[in-house]
Amino acid sequence: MTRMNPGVRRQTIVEAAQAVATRKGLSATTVRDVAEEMGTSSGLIHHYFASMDELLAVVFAQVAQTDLSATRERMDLADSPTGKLAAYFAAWADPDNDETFQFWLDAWSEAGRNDAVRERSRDLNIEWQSLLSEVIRHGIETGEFDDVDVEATAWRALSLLDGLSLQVVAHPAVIEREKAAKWAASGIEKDLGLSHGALTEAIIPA
Amino acid sequence: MTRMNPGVRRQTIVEAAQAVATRKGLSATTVRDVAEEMGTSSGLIHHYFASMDELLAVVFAQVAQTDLSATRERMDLADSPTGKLAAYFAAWADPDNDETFQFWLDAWSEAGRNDAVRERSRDLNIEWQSLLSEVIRHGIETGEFDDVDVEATAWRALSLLDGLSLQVVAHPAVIEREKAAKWAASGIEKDLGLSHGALTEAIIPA
DNA sequence: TTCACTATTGGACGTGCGCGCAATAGAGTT
DNA sequence: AACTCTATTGCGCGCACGTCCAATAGTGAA
Repeated sequence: MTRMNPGVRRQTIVEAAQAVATRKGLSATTVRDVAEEMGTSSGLIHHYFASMDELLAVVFAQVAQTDLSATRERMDLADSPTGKLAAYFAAWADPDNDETFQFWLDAWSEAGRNDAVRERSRDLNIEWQSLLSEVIRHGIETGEFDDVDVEATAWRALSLLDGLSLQVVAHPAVIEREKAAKWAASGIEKDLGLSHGALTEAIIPA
Repeated sequence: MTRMNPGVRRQTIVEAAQAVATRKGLSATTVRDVAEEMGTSSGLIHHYFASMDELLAVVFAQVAQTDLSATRERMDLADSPTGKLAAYFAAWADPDNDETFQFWLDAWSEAGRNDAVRERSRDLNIEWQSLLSEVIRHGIETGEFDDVDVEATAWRALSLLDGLSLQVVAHPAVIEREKAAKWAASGIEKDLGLSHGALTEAIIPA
């Protein structure tokens, strides 16, 4: 196959692995799968990654980090806490996230047995919760939100969204996507003392 | 090894497989693992189960069904909707459930790629949600709960509990168990218009 | 054009997997 | 005590896995 410079090839491998893992699951992704996806030999992969575990860890980290960064950027476009929260919510509700969420399901399952995955998953979850905590704290300061328990409310919102995504992604057609979004919005609005629709009307274009 | 009658041996195999799967995860459980756990030869397993997939499906079904039945029984001990909901909540909060919940994490991860697992997981999730729907509907009739959207509130409660369990089980020490329980109770009480503490004070002994 | 460097190849190696099967042994019946 | 039935054994088969390594081939510098 065409010879590439190391940086490009490394990223090519990660992307090929991501594509395979999206189809088959992280733990079921093999060296030979990734090589075939790239159209190269399998030996090449170990020229860039010491082990398959290392490659899969990089794939998960990159997928999750990309998602988190994208959400941060959408939130930055809004000024008010309500607007930022609506941006967070809109990013969550985006159907494009289903593939990413499958990675989360895989990670949570693996976390019980794989130390590296557990730490990465845990740290990223905490970052997501912090994102919510900050905006909630800010909203309380401006008076847009009720004076709620910040930590509790942030974990509740994150857990509610995770739990609903789980149903939508793992069991398609059990809950229609629009209903899940509506129910999530109502719950979070109520928890923060926002008026009905506050979270879905203050939409920031993607 | 000692010769057993078929019914007993079959159940022995399922229990051994469950023990292994609890340690290593459903998808990482092998024929040889289960045989070693029982102290028998590996060939024996295929005398009772046509394939390893079939055995693992039975294990998951049994674990999940046992959990659901136990919760139903605890709820039946209470009379009022609030009492039943408190029983449901207490069953959820029981630390013994952590092992079972790991099976759920495995199942949700597998559901995306394995049709049999997805269907079983989906059906059981719907049963859990129905359990909540019934008690909420009943509570609205008696006037104990606000006149909420039953379907929405039941899915929100289930998702909130799943999302919080996920953090407790997959990332130990990120959320203390007691806090998760407190936050879950507050959220559900608020959603149903119950007074603070209604869900945790009406405790039915296990 | 030559040369050094290294990206890439392709297959070998050992391991562990699900599964199948002929041989063995224990329990119940006659 | 002889016999039948089948629970149980223990190993072999083919396959897929991660890893490794000597051989090959492109590319940029001299």
